[in-house]
Amino acid sequence: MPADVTLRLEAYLPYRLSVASNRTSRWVARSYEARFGLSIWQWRVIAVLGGADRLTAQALTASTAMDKVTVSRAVRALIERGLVERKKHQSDGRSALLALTPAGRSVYDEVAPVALRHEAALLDGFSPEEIRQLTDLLLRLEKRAEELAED
Amino acid sequence: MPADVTLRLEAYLPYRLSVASNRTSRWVARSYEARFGLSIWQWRVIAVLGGADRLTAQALTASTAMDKVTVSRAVRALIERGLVERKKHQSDGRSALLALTPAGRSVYDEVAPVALRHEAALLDGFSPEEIRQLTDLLLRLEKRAEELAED
DNA sequence: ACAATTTAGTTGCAAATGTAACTAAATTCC
DNA sequence: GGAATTTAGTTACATTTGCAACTAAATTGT
Repeated sequence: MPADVTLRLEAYLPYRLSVASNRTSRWVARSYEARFGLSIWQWRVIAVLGGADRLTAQALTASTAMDKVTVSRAVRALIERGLVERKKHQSDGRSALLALTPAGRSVYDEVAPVALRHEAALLDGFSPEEIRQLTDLLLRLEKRAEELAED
Repeated sequence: MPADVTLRLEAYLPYRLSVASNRTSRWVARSYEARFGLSIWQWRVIAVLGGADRLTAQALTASTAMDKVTVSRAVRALIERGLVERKKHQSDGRSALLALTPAGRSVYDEVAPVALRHEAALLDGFSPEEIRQLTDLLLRLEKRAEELAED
């Protein structure tokens, strides 16, 4: 059976998705690394903590789509740099509450606009409707992939 | 400046893209690994070689969006498994021509339909028009990210 | 024609990653 | 109320990755 007639890598969706994602995250990652010395994961943690008050690591893993080991490592590095602080959680001795320190907050205030400019630069040339569609399609795809992975 | 008002990670496009891509490629990768013992990169090389006659590693890097080190490693593993063969390139002593062996061809014939089923499963629930849009939007995004990375 | 540069591909090494095993606290369920 | 299980988070280890340095062949420029 001539499978090569129907399978073309360049039109294969998981491939396109991977290329698009790798290119954009590499670009974005380099910028965070160069300007702020932050890895993508550290940046994600900061982004979420910046919009919340204090969260457990567990809550961070849920809202960053990172796994708990990755969160743990990112948080440790951020604590070492003095950008995040850890406070005892009084009702649960296993977990601690995490929050930005003032230094962390000021990094956040500096990084967030840069992040938004990145996004704007990337989406320059896309109409609002297209952006809406893209986001929607990606969300549906994520959900689908998650369902499929369960089996 | 209250950056937290405007930056929400869950609506941040590079993040959505990364989550969507990681979920789908993780799912797909596990399947290739489990069924055929192929990494994503090995599979890409096979996919491209399956649709071509014989290519240099250079041509492979161009059409798989992998870098030359990754291609080199994938090709080496495939040669060791007897799925790919390397022939002298008579006009250029630096590079060699790569092609699927019969064994490689038969793996290709087996994997390609699985890959297409994966894609179909993933895209179940998407209309043809949506699929077209998604592919188009991803391609534009890739191109944009590449341009931006150059500076 | 030959020195300098570019291109193809590989190798080595440091850093990042994923997985599994682990500790400790909380919860469940007799 | 106490054993068994689940949950939070960290650590250890093996694998993968990414980058820079390298070899060797081809190309360029003089």
